[in-house]
Amino acid sequence: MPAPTTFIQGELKRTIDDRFRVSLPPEMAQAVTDESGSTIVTKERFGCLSLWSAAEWQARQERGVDVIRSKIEAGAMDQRWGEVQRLGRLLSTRSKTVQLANRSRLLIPEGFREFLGVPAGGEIMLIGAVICVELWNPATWLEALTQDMPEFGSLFKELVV
Amino acid sequence: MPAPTTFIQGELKRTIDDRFRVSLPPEMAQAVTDESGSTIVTKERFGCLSLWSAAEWQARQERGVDVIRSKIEAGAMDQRWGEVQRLGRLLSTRSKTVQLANRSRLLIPEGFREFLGVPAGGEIMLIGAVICVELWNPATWLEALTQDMPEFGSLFKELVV
DNA sequence: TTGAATGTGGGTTTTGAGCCCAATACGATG
DNA sequence: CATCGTATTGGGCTCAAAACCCACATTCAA
Repeated sequence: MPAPTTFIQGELKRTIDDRFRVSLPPEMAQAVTDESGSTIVTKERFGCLSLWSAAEWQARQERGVDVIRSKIEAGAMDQRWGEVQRLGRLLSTRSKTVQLANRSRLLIPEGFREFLGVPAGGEIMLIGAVICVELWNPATWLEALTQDMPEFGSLFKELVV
Repeated sequence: MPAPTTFIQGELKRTIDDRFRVSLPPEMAQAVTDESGSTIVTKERFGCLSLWSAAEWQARQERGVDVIRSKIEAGAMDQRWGEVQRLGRLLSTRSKTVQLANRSRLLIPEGFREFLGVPAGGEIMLIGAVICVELWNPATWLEALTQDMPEFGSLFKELVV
């Protein structure tokens, strides 16, 4: 997998327009778009979506998917179709490939809107999470913050040291 | 068995028309149709039907049947004729061969409609589950998701490793 | 044979995504 | 302080696809 090209950072508020479009600041847009112009949207947890450069994401995920594909071809899955089916189902809901209009505006796809839980015209938080960009429902963001913030110190130490 | 030609993916909402027809997006339709134009519909669990390329389905099923046949021949089933018979019954009610109109429109067969539990004019979720396409009653889908999603990580690991 | 119910094949309408452009806000710079 | 460039937002237009609707064919039963 190619190492992330940039360290995505920043926190800002944006509004979703009536057509469920969000404009991303140029740095973020650029960071989550690959050469072919594709971006991956994934459901993270209720109230939070994340954006990834398609190339990077696929590198990560396709490695796994390729393994499964070759196992299927080799017949190694014959006893486990049910599980393959179940995993496939989850893969399908979890992520979707999109293109940003004008290389900067995201249309939140059907199915991800309810998950984010922000109505048309509502506000969201845009968070740079180093390796991806996250879209948060402001209420969920606040919760997560108050809950995670106390751990910041120890987490920082843990990852740095 | 022929390996699946494509990795069926995607999640979308569709409505059933007043005659219990659903139009499938081209990729999905193509993926569940074999050269002779046949598709298999199966009852998966209440609130869920699935679609398979007929050729693949039959290949898979025959393999299972072969196992049973050889067990029968070996005398391993002598005490279990009742069960074999019951299995046979289930196999025949469980699935049905259909043709998609215009290579894309599915008529949900009589007997499968109640099983899906969506009325004419209602909505369904179409899910790509890698090796098949599933039709879900939206309510059931939501339940299944909230239940299965947490297992995603471990399931993924299990199948990939 | 006829009529109702069901399947089938178009047509039309409507919705929404993609694309583009205009108006505004904002910031930087001379 | 004026001006220019860039970012953001809103809206209009177009096209494709989904939903809806109707007309015809087929089947089955009375």
